[in-house]
Amino acid sequence: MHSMVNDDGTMKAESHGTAQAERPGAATGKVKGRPRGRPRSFDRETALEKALLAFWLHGYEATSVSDLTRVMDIGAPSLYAAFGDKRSLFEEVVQVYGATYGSFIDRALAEEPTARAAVERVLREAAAAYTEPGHPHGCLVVHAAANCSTPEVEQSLRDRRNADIAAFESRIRADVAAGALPPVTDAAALARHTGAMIQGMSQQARDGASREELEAVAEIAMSIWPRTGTHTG
Amino acid sequence: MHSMVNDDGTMKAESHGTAQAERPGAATGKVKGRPRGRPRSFDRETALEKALLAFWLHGYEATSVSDLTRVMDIGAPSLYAAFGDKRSLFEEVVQVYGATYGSFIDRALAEEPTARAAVERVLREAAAAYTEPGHPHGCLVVHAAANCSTPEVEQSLRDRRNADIAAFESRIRADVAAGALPPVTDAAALARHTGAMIQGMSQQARDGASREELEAVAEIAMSIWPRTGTHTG
DNA sequence: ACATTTCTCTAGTGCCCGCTATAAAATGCA
DNA sequence: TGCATTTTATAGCGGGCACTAGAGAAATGT
Repeated sequence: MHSMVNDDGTMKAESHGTAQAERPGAATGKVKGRPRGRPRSFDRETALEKALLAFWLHGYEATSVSDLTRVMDIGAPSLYAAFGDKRSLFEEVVQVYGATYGSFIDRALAEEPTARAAVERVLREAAAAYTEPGHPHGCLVVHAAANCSTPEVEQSLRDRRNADIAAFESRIRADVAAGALPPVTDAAALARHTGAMIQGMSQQARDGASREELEAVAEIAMSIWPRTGTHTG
Repeated sequence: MHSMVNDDGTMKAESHGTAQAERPGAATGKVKGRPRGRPRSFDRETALEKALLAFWLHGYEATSVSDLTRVMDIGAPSLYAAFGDKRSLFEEVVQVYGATYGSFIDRALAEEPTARAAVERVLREAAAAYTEPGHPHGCLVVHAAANCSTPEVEQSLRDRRNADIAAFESRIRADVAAGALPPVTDAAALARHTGAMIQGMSQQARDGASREELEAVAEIAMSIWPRTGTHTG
């Protein structure tokens, strides 16, 4: 019972492709032609984006499968065939979110020359991203699994939040080592302060704060950093 | 149907006393002796505190009535008779929370001589309160109605959060008017920054930050304020 | 043509949700 | 001892939840 191997010894397909490599006949060697059976009647990426917006707006728990099938405009069996269960769909949504709406953090850390510049850019871009029209306000990773009765889901987003703070900390440590920040700098506390600012700004965005208001908050928050270079007071 | 008046013309009791004045025979003039019928078999305040802890830990939506009756150790009909419905119980819980665990904000604003001292005390006490053993971490008002599918409940806590920020702002404005802060001070932004810090620290507490870590964050956050008095930096 | 594969549609499954009807139990008052 | 009043425990209401069985529909292969 319940095996992954069929009666004839072949493997079961596990069709719902986990995000990328949407079934180009990988194992068989075939690459070109259409799959085999009846083609899907909806665009998977489009449906995924609709699911993303629903989860972003209402959170994991409060978004029912019935809500999802309505906004994705597909039937429940199609959803389960294409994405697995609700939790798998959410995990895929989080992955897509991190690679698109949430990518500004990694990008700033990678591209800016100093930790301070990276954090300044992160806070400024957060103010814009969290209040952008056309999608829900705030950060999905911060809010979508709050008060979740599935502990694994809540923990998975918690891990993402703490990973961002760890990334801030290591970036700050690098600057301290390079002499761009004073040796007495408390990198962990500075990183956690940055994380708290981002999460607080996200909550503020959900509570109605405008982009300009969040930018003012970000500017105030940046005044904790040691002064370097020019400045207009 | 569904009237507040019984067949004999008398009024229905609507017994579940809304928080205070637990039925001392108000209308009849009687004050001393026991009510009339079968006495309640549980302590209302104790049960309310248990409900508070459950809502604090899991949030409004994820705490089911079945959860509540279990932790309060009463049957569902007793819960409904004593507290109304789930939403009324939650509102009463929020009120109790604000008068106890959450009262440190109002107290600091009322007792400290300056806005800066008040905010400093608020942040320091938040670091302690949000990580205190014996109850869930973080702030109930910040988290318990996140992703709530009952908009009124979500809005009611949002209003409380924004009211706190408004209180910060007016306290800061008072200091500006009194000359304790520079005239160019952006009171709204400073207040919102404080709100974001509190909410961010609350999220950090939920994500596992310790009291010491939050105190370090609070200390960093306080460095945005114009320097007054002595300082060892 | 015909079997094979895969997706879609209908219509559910069992479970838990918030909530309540009912009657028994426990009190005060006559 | 009744009788009125209130709370209790039992048991269940309709409804929404995540999820799926089964049959038909639409593409492929040979």
